[in-house]
Amino acid sequence: MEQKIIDLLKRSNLSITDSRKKILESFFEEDSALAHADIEDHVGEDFDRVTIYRTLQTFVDKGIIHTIPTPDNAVLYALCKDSCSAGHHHDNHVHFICDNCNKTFCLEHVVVPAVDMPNGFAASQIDMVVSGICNYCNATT
Amino acid sequence: MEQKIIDLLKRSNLSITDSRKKILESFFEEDSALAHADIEDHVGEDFDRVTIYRTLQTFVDKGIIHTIPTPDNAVLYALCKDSCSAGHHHDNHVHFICDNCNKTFCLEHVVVPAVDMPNGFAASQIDMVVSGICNYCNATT
DNA sequence: TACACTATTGCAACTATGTTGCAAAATGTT
DNA sequence: AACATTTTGCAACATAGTTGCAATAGTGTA
Repeated sequence: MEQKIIDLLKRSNLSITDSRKKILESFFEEDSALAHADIEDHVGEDFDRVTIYRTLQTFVDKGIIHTIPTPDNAVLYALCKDSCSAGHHHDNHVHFICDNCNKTFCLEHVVVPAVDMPNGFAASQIDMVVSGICNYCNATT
Repeated sequence: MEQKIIDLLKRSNLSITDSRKKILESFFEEDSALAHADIEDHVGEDFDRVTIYRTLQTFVDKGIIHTIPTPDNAVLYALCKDSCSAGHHHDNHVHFICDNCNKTFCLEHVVVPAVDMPNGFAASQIDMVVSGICNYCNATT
């Protein structure tokens, strides 16, 4: 884990710092998307709010994580898969928010379907957020 | 216009107040979606920030307007069409954000396409936000 | 139209969220 | 180890949104 994180940081041309390691750790430990507050909870008192903001921004810039738009306008972050790199962001999968456990997941294998745009409109990016009940909640209730 | 607004308020079982009339007016005058700040600009100093927040919330509850999730997590509001009513919200159309003029539109006639969900996931609501260049900007540039 | 009842508004204070500048500390490089 | 460069923490600020409560305005009834 430690080594995986260090490698990822090196690959992204980022220096290895405690906060970056700890924050990345949060993402590897949770497979759902995280809000800024979740990360603050995870890293505890160890780092300043500002550091977390800046670190997340850095990760987004480097293509390590991506943001997820949610219907209630909370900012969520999730790990990008290998196909993402700085500048080139392949984020064409569907995001899923569970109404029961409130977790948000990247459905990596569900590609956003095409839509017919009206005349004159040119689409460059499509975000699709589905809400409902996730597989874990469906299995346990 | 005045009468149309009054009728709409009556139909929604809301009392007719100056702020509600003025705020609804903003929506009828702009055919794109509005942010809280846009509305504050439009109604000027006439009403308190808090009143605007509460009025928008009331309108959402009554199905007069709906919120639009945006990738940059700003809250936008737009008029609902007639098919929406309190509780029963038919908001299955695609939203479009223009990267050029930054306006957001409801593409009333573009229905959100179906997606195949992975096993175990049950979808109840789908939000689709497309960004690109709108018909007006494409025509003038 | 005047009255009473209810709903709405404005104010003040508060919480949460996010940003900026700058000095101190940690990192990477030689 | 020593230096140049990044990163961090602090303080202060900016914006967004919420809550309680008293004052005001709107609505139905006589």
